[in-house]
Amino acid sequence: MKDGPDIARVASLMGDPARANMVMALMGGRALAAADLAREAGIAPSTASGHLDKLVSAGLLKVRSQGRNRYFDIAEPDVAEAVEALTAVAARAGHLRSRPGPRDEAMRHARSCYDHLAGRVAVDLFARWLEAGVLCRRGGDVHVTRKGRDFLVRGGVALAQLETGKRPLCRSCMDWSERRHHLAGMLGAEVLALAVTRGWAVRSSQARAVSFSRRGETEFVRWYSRIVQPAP
Amino acid sequence: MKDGPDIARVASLMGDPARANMVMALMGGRALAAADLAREAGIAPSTASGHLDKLVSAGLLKVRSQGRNRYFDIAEPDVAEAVEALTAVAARAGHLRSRPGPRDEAMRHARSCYDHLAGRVAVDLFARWLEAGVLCRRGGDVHVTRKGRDFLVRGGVALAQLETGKRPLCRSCMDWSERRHHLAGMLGAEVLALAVTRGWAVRSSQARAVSFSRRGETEFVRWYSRIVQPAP
DNA sequence: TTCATGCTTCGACGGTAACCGAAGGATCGC
DNA sequence: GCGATCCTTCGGTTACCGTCGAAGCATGAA
Repeated sequence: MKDGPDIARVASLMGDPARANMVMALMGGRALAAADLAREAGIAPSTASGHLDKLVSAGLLKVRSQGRNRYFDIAEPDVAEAVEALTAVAARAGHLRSRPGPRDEAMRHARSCYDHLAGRVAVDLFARWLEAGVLCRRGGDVHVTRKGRDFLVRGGVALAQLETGKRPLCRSCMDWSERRHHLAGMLGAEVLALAVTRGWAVRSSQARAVSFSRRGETEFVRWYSRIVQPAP
Repeated sequence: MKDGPDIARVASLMGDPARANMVMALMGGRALAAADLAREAGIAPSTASGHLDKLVSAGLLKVRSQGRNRYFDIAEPDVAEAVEALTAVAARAGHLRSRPGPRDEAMRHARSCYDHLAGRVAVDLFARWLEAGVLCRRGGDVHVTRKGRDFLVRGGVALAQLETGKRPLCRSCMDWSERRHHLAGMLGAEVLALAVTRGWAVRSSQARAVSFSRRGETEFVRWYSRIVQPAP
C-alpha cells in the first residue's frame, strides 16, 4: 500500500537496550570486537552474536574479519547522525539510562556520557567556548568558528582528522545533573580522550566514571579556558 | 551504572510499526485526532489510544483537547529531526515498507513518499534545483541558496512560514525506484501540497498515490524548471 | 433529558523475540 | 598437531507487549 522508508524497522533495531548499548559503544569511532560489545551490553556472547548479525544485515553496522576476531563499526555516517538525533530527544525528554546506586557529588562534578565528558566541568567548558566564540550555534546546530579552529589546533586537537568521521563534529547534549548543555559529537569525544591521554583524568573501565586528579583538573580547566587571542 | 540519554527507550517507541505510522502521519505538520491516527496506522481505536498515551508520556507527541476530540502533534523539533534521520538511514539501507501488488509504471513515475513527492518526476526536480543553484549541498545537508529563495518565493512558496516549523526545511531522501535522491523535509512536503492545491495532481486518499493529469504534469514541470534568472 | 460520537480503561489472548548454555567451526600460538 | 581463544549455531525457556472487543466516561447535539 504505502511506500517510503521503513523507519520502524531501523528504530526497532536501536530500540533494544542491548543493541542500543552496542551501537553507543561504537560511537567513539573505534571498531570493537564482538566480545567487547557483548561485555558492553551486558549479555552473553551468543546473544550478542545474534544482535550483531541483525545490525549488520540491516546496514547499521559493518564488520571486518581479522584473524579470529570480528571487528564491528558504524556502517555509514547517517547511522551516527540518527543516533545523535535520538540522543538529543532522549536527553531533552529526560529519559536517562538506569543508574543504580546513590548519586554522589563526584559524579555531578565530572563523569562521562558515553564517550564524551559530562557534569559541571563539561557544562562550564561548553559555556566558555560559546562565549569566547570558539563555537557558535546556528539553528540548533553547533559549529566551530574560524577563530575556534585556530584555538583548538593550537591546543593539540587534530581537527582535520575528526572531520573525516561519520559523526557530526559538534553536538550539544543535555546534561542531566546540571540541566544545561555540554559538548558531544566528535569533538566532545576528542576532548575527553585528550584529557585522558594527557594524564589529567582517568576513566574507570568498569563504571565509565571519569575522575580528575586535583592537579589534572586545574590543567584541564586552564587548557580549555586559555584566552582566545587574536593572532599576535 | 551508566548515565546518559536512554536512546533505546525513544527508539523502541518509534520501533513499533503502528506508532511509527502515526508519527509519520504527523510529519506533515498538521495535528490529527486520535481516530485519524488509528486509521492511518490500521489499528483499533483502543489500541491507538494506548500507543498515543505512551508517545505523549515519553515526550514525543503533545496533545490538545478540543471538545470531544484530542488532537495530537509532534512535541518538539528534535523529534522531527530524529524521524528524518531515521528515514535517511532506512532509505539508504533499502528498508521499504511493504508494498503488496505489482509495481506499475505509473508508480515509478510519480508517487508520494509520506508527505512528499517521489518517483522520476521528484528525482528530476531535485537534480534540476541542485544544478540550477536553487539548492546546494553542504556536508550531507541540503540548503536553499539566496538565489533559490527568490526563485521559490516567486513561485508561490511561503518560505518564511515553512521555516518556523519543527522540521528541517530541506532533506534528501533516497528514491527506491530511481536509486537517486529526491527532496524531502518541509519544502518537499510543500511542493507536493502546492501541486495538489493548483490542481496539477490529485492524491488518492486511500492509497496515498499521486497522479498527475497530463496537462497538470506539464504545468508542474514548467513550474519547477523555470529558468532561474538573475534579477532583470 | 436522551441519544450519538470520540476516546479511554479493562481483561484476555497470542505471537514475537530476547536470553542463556552447550556444542560446533574457525583461527592462532606453541 | 594440540590446546586455547573467538565466535556462531541450535534448542528450549521465558516474558513482554501489541492486539482486540466490550464496557465506561466524557462531550456535544437534538
